[in-house]
Amino acid sequence: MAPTIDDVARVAGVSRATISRFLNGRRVRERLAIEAAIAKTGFSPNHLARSLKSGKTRSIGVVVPDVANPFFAHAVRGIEVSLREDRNNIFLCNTDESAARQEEVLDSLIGRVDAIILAPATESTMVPRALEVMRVPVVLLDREFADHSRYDSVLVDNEGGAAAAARYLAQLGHRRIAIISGPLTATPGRTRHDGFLAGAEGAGVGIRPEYEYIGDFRELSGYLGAKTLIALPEPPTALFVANNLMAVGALKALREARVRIPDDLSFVSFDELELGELLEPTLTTVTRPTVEQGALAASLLADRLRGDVAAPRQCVLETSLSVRESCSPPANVRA
Amino acid sequence: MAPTIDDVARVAGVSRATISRFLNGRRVRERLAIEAAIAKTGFSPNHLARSLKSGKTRSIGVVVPDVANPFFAHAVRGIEVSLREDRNNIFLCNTDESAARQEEVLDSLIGRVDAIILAPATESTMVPRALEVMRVPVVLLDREFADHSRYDSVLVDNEGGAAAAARYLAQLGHRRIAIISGPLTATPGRTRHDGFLAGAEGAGVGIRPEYEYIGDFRELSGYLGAKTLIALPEPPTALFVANNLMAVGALKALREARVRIPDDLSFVSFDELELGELLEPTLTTVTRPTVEQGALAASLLADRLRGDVAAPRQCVLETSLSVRESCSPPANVRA
DNA sequence: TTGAAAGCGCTAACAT
DNA sequence: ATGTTAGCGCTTTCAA
Repeated sequence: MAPTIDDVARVAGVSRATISRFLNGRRVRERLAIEAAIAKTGFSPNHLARSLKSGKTRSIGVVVPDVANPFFAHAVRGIEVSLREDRNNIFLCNTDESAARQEEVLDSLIGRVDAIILAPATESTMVPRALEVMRVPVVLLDREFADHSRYDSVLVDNEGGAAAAARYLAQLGHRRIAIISGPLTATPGRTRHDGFLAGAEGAGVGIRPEYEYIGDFRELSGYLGAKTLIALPEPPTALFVANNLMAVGALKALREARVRIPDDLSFVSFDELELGELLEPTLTTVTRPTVEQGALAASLLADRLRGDVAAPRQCVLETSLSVRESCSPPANVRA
Repeated sequence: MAPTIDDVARVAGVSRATISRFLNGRRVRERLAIEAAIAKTGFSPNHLARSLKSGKTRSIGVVVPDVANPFFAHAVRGIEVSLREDRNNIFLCNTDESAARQEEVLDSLIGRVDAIILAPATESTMVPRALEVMRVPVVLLDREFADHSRYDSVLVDNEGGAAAAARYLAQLGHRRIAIISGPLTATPGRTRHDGFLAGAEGAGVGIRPEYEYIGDFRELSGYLGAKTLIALPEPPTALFVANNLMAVGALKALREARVRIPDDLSFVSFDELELGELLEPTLTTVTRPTVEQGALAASLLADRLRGDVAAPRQCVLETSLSVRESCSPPANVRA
């Protein structure tokens, strides 16, 4: 159907091997004839056959929970820029924060990629079977498996960032501090939760159990969490939301309930919102280098692809608290 | 290296063909032995070899200018949901609004996918070579080629939506109306531009040339466009921005310049902003069914995959003007 | 139902 | 520099 290397060989009057050499950039005598034959036949090499033979696909898989999340969008951008130099192409796959979906996606990547950058949906001990089967380099992005010794990873200091947020709220005088956490089964969910509680504790403020709401990093759960928390008999005076998407949901709930920020409730969240600077008030957030985090993951991967066989490396990037307008002392302290 | 079908055959004590049949769901006698052999060897079929032989990849390529754009993020979600039923997996690729990048991406997809959903970076007459070479079904999403007769496409009524926005502004009394347009070389850029001008014209308002700014659908160009327009000796009293990302940029510029919306400037844009309802004022926008647009593209593709060979279909979905708070009569009319 | 054998399109020895 | 040949891992006739 589609022209093959043999068709080109026939037209050019040389052997198949010569065409192959030409295609792979080696010097050949009949270059012009071959170029003409390729143009005439409309030939284009079959990637599948090429990969099957060579064992290299020149592709890498990037598997994330949600490409539309600004953090992952930025990280993917960092990966692309960093990987483009090597003429590797990228297959981007969504898992929707679902371990089952992730399993399917990884299975579909078996044999089709030379390496994987993965932000696991959950921190389960069970490393996905596909990852074992593939035997390709893997770099974990932003999240790990419970057994975190096997692969390279690029994380951020979630504990530190969340703790800084907690201390900041405590220092403003808040005592009734709430948290909308991500799933404790995923690295950022667990570590931000633990870091926040530890930070509050260290500042002499305990987080009451009823002030902890566990979401799933998606917008709706932030909405529900905020609704729940502000409906409490004694509502919190400050709220920390563990990621950007849940922060959006929470903000919508607060808006609906006419809760004023920061007058009625101080608000801090982890990760920037895309439109954060356009909101009133501007949001105090824990931030981190997003594009760089992706680029670093790509660069670790590039090392592996070059055959680096050192022990797995774990990189942890700094986070920082960007203080803006969404926090103030609680009403009783202001009064 | 990795176990192959022959390894399984040896362990199970049957022929390679029997294993293949088993894998493809046919009845075989030694089923249990084969299952045991597969488990023991850790075998997983090689997709490459399978596809090379069968000519089917069970994958489809989705190529968009920017996965992080909320519109495309939604559309991709619609595609995924719609395609998941058929156990097709999706390779998502970014072109960064660049025709050159698009060419690379499409090349990399040759032979690796059974079909393509593409939102072309530009409306060029030159259909990318890779698309010809592949000979797979193609559905165009939201954008066409200049020669728009060849492929199925799912568009929206950009002219109508933009015209409605123009009429609305004119009816409010605006006479100095500006537009930040997308690239006129891409379908939505051109059609929204033309529709807006036609709509204004129809309402008896001409758009002065200096009130037209051509951007590239990305945030920075919206920022620059707004900066430029408000610096005019006689600045506009109303602004239409042709997509969501440029609207973000424009809003940032207006915020910086302390231009109040709608008091100093009425603001309408095309496509929702993810956080639109959290902004003050809420934004009047031209909207359309985003997830549905993706789902429809996927469904046209599914028809083709099933062997439907009818003439190319062009679907055009409705747009509508969601009037919210960002527009008011101009100051001179209010006074 | 099963096995033997051919071959998908390409690359990479090996020999010339 | 070029041609010959084997074979990557699988599916699919064709006979048995």
